Amino acid sequence: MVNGPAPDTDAVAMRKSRRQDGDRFSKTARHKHIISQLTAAPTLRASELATALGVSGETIRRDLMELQHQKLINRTYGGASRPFALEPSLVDRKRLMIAEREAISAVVADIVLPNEVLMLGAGATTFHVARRLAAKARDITVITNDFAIATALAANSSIRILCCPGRYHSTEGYVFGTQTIASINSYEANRAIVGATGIGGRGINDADEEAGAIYGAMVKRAAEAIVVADHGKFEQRALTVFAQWTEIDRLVTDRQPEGALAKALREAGTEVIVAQH
Amino acid sequence: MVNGPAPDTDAVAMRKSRRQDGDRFSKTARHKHIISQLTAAPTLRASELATALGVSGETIRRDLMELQHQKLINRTYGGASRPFALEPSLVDRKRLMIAEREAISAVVADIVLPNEVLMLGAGATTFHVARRLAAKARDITVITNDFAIATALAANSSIRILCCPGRYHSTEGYVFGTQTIASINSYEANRAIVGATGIGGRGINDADEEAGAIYGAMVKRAAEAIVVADHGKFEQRALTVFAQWTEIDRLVTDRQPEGALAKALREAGTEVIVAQH
DNA sequence: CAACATATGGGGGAAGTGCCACATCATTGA
DNA sequence: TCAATGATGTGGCACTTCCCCCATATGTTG
Repeated sequence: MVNGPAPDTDAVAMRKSRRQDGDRFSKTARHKHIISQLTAAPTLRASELATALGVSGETIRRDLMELQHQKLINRTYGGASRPFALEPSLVDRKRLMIAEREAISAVVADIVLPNEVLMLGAGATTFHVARRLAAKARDITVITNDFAIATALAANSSIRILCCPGRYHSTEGYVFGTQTIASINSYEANRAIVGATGIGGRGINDADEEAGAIYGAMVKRAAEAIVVADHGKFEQRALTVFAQWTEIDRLVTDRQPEGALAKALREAGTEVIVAQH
Repeated sequence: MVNGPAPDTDAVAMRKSRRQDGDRFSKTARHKHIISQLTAAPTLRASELATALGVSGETIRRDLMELQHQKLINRTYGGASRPFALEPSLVDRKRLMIAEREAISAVVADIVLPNEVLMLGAGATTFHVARRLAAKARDITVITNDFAIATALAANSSIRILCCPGRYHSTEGYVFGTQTIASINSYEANRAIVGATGIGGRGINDADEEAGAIYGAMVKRAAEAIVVADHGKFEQRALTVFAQWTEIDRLVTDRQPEGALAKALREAGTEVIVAQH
C-alpha cells in the first residue's frame, strides 16, 4: 500500500479515511488498531499483528518504532506492551501533542516551588504535568481527583497526595460529583493547575460537564490559577464554559495565541507562557 | 527442569531463605527481584535478567514460567511484562494464596445481591473480591478507599463506584486518614467486606493502623460485616485490633478454624463459610 | 515529465529466543 | 551412606526477530 508525505497527523488521518477502497489498512488505521489491541491485551506479538493486519512484519516493526517514539507503546523483543495505565478513552487524546505537552509540563514544573499546595485537575495534559512534578518537585502537597495523576505522583515520596471523594468515572479514571466539589471547597491551595477541552475568547470550556465543574471549583479556590493547553485547544468550543480569563492568572501553552483568544487574554491580564519544544 | 510435588509455596520459600550461603541469588530472591523490577519498568528482557542475576538464560526462563503460572507476570517473547497494575508492596502478599483467595472471592461474590451497597476495604484479598464482583455482580454500589479495587470494578459499567477522600498511600495504593473515616461514616451500606493482617481469638487485627481504622469504621457502619481471610491469617497477631468478632456477621475463609479462634467465632455467633478450592 | 519523498515488501545474514535432553551438584530422607 | 529429588547449567537445534540494503509503487513538487 501507498502513503503520501504526511504533513500533519490530522491531515493524514483525513486523507486516509477517505480512501479506504478495498485494499488493506492505512498506516494510521494500523496504529489505532495496535493501540486498541493494547488496551485489551497487555502485550502483543509483532508477527501476529502482521498476519492480522495483512502486512509484512517489517511494516509492523516500523509502526511499532513510531508508536514507541510517541510513547504510546512500550517496545519489547518481538512485540509491544502498554507503557503505563492506558485508559481506553484517554488514548485518543493522549496520542496527540505528546511533545507539546511535555514542553508545557516542563514549564509548569519549574513554576512550582517547594512546600506549595497544588490542585491538579484530571486530564491528559495535567497528567503529563504530574509525571514531571514526580520527577522534579520537592515537598509539595497535591490535591487531585484523578487516579492516574495520584499514581504518577506516588513515585515521589516527598509529595503529599490528597485525593478527592466522589463517584469514579470508569472510562476517564477520575472521581466527580457534588462530593468532589465540596471537598475541593474545603481546601486552600497556592495554585490550581487545570486543563481544558477548548480555550477561546469567551473563556475556558470542557466537553465534560462534571470535569468542568471541578476545574471551575479548583480555579476559584486556589490563590493562583494556571491553565495548561496545547495549541490544538485554541478556539475549540465545548459544552461548558467553566471559567473566565479574568479568573486565570497564567496560561501555559506551546504556541502564541492569536485573534479573539489573544485579545481576551490581554484584556483579562492573563500571563501567557509559551513553552518551547 | 524437574519439578516434583511442589508441596507448598510457604514451605519452599522457607527452605530457600534458610540456605543463602555466599553463592548467588536464591530462587525466591530472583523472583522477588524480577517482580520489583517489573514495578519500575513495564517490560523486562530475559537475557538482561540473566546477566544481571548471574544465572543462565534457561534458569530465568524457568523463573518466568513459574511467575507466569502464578499470574504475577505476563510472559512476552524474550521477557516479561506486568500483568495489570502491580502495586509495589502488594506484590509480596498477592503472590501467596492465590488459589485460596480466588475461592474465597467466589463465595463472597455469590453472597452479594443486585442493588446492594457495599463497602470494600483495601487489601489483597478484597482486591480479588473486586475482580470477581466486576465479572459477576449487577447494579451494585461499592464504596472503597482502594484505587486498584475501584479500577478493577470499573470493568463493569453497572457498578456505581464511590471513592473515599484522604491521603494517598504511595506504596499501598489506597487513601487513608480522618477524611476517609469521616467519609465512610456518612454512608449507609448493606455490607462491609474487609480483609485483615491476622484473625484470632481476640478479634481481627491489622498491621497498618490507618487501614485498621478504616476497616473498623466500615464494619461499624454497615448492616452486615464480612471478613475475608485465608488460613494464613489464622492466629497472626498484628499492631491494631480493629474489630471484635461480635461485630462480624460472617467470616469467609478457606479452612476450618480451630482452637481459640474457633471458640471465639462460636461464642460471638459469627457464621464461618469455608470456601472449597 | 523528471526528481523526490514516503510507504511498503523482500532478501539475507546475524543475533536472540525457545525447547529439549542430559549432566552436575546440593539437599533431603530413609 | 545411598538413592531420590530439585535446582541449575550446557549444548544443540529449530524458529523468530532484528536490521540493513534495495526494489517497487505512488503520490508530491519543481
